[in-house]
Amino acid sequence: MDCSSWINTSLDLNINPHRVHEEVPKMEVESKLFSLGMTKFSVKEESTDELEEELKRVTAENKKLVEMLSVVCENYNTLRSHLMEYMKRNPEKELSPSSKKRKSESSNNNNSNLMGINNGNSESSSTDEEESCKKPREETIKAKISRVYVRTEASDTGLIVKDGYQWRKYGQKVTRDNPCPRAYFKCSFAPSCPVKKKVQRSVDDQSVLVATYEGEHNHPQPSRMEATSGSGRGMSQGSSVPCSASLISSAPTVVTLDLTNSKSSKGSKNTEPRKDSPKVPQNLVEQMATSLTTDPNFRAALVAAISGRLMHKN
DNA sequence: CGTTTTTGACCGGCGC
DNA sequence: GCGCCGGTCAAAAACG
Repeated sequence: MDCSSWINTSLDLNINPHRVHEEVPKMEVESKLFSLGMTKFSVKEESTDELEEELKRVTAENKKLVEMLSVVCENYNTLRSHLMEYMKRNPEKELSPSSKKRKSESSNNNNSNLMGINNGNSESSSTDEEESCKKPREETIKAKISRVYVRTEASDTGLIVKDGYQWRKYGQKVTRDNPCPRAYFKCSFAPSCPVKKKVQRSVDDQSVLVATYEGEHNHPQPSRMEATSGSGRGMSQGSSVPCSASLISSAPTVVTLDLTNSKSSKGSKNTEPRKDSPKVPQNLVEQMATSLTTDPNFRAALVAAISGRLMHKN
């Protein structure tokens, strides 16, 4: 109940390095605030000036962040309109005839598929813009299909994709077009949750796992901490305090298909997520930020994390 | 001992 | 109609 406890609502979001202005690294501010809070009773009035100063700086920073956010949103809208234009010009790509399931699937594999791209985010941002930007067609109606590429350690031979949910493996099969076995998972909340996923190593790059999701979860993520695609077998849901760190801990390894890259780089091979990207392209960063900030699930998780923090401290 | 994973069998859709 | 193929089932094995 002491006021030192509720100040720090940090989500460990690693808001980060070469960011806006180096004058006030966020963590520094936080730690200052925190320590000020801790030493509150001993420091007294002389600290209020400092506090006000910090407050001003934080406010200014906040303002700048808001501006950045709006810029990012604008960029996103621009990109989206470009994409819509592109999809209009190439309608047959995404409207693959529903009769040829197998053909279309195998071709999707080689060709960073538009549907997969679109739905790649659907796992996390399934709501608002989908209705507007994608017209529901026959094959997408029955179950949302999204594809996610995940880079793994070269030594890692398992078919485990960490995505925050618990999965139960119900089958494995070697398919014709890929010597690596394909694993079939059901959400561990089945049958109440109809989601399934298939995980298979990429033919081209065996260190890349291709996870194909079918359907949407009708429940929140049980626990991000131990969601290791079936290996985390605890009945841990409900007990966990939302773990904000995992929001980023899983992020770097999961690579959803990138709309802009696949579209804009015309001559180059844009079919696979590339492993070695020593520096992350700026637009990719912005895109990721945008998808996070516009993602209702992320917001919900954020709210839960914050309230979890507050509850925990109290 | 209960739960999860493994794996061969089975089923249904599709192409020929 | 037949064979191929992907997906699912379910008994057995493995695991904690």
